[in-house]
Amino acid sequence: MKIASFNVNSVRARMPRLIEWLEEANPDVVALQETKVEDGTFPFADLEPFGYHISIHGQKSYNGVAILSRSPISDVETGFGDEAWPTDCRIIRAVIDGVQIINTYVPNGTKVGGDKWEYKMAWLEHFGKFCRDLGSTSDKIIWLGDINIAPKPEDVYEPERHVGDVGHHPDEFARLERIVDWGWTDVFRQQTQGPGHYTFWDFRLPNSVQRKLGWRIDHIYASEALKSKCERVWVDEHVRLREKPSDHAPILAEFDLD
DNA sequence: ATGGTTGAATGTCAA
Repeated sequence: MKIASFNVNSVRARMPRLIEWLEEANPDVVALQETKVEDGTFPFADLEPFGYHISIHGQKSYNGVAILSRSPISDVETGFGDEAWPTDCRIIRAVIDGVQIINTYVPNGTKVGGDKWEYKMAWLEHFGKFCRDLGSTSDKIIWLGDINIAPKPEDVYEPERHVGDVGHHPDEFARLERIVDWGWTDVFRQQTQGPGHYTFWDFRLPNSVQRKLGWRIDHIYASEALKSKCERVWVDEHVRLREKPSDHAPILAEFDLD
């Protein structure tokens, strides 16, 4: 299974980039974030020629997640499955080829200490509980998406300047660690060490990709059952260099499911 | 410390 995560920053605005990348990468499963479109106006017709099954959980203007899959999708669930978290569209999960896929768009946080920051902290705590309720890490489960946290100094440019900022804050590190403790393995870091491997580059910094001014905030995690089945993980960085790109590039992993 | 850009909207917020 070739599986990818791509924050498209509007699926409608990004459709030319998404289509050309689907054609060249030919992934079996794609987790999209920031689709920014309500379910009734999702551009199914543009993707129809590529033969993907599609499950969506979207809203107007902000957020929105989707799963594209070559194989049939079953057991789709959206949100936390909790009445206390009814509004924003940040989680969709489904079963594909016997693997549970959890696609998340973690809140950005905006500004340390503000309301949206507190929401991010609460969301991460709630997602930790969500993971602990999943069942056994010996089940085949993949969690992927825009995590909005660069967890280690090597995951962000000039880390000494960014420590304590949104995306690289100790309160985020602690909450992500509590999530990962369930039994997740960051499959990119299982294979590749060192700085300079990013998935996001801010639009406001000119030539940020060439200058390596990025953040590794899009992650793919595997349960114990799948961590040894991951053969390769990489970032399609060139997608961020194209015309009218998203500010994120796709991250991909290849799993041998036998 | 601040601003820089993009996408949704067509004000201005979110990122």
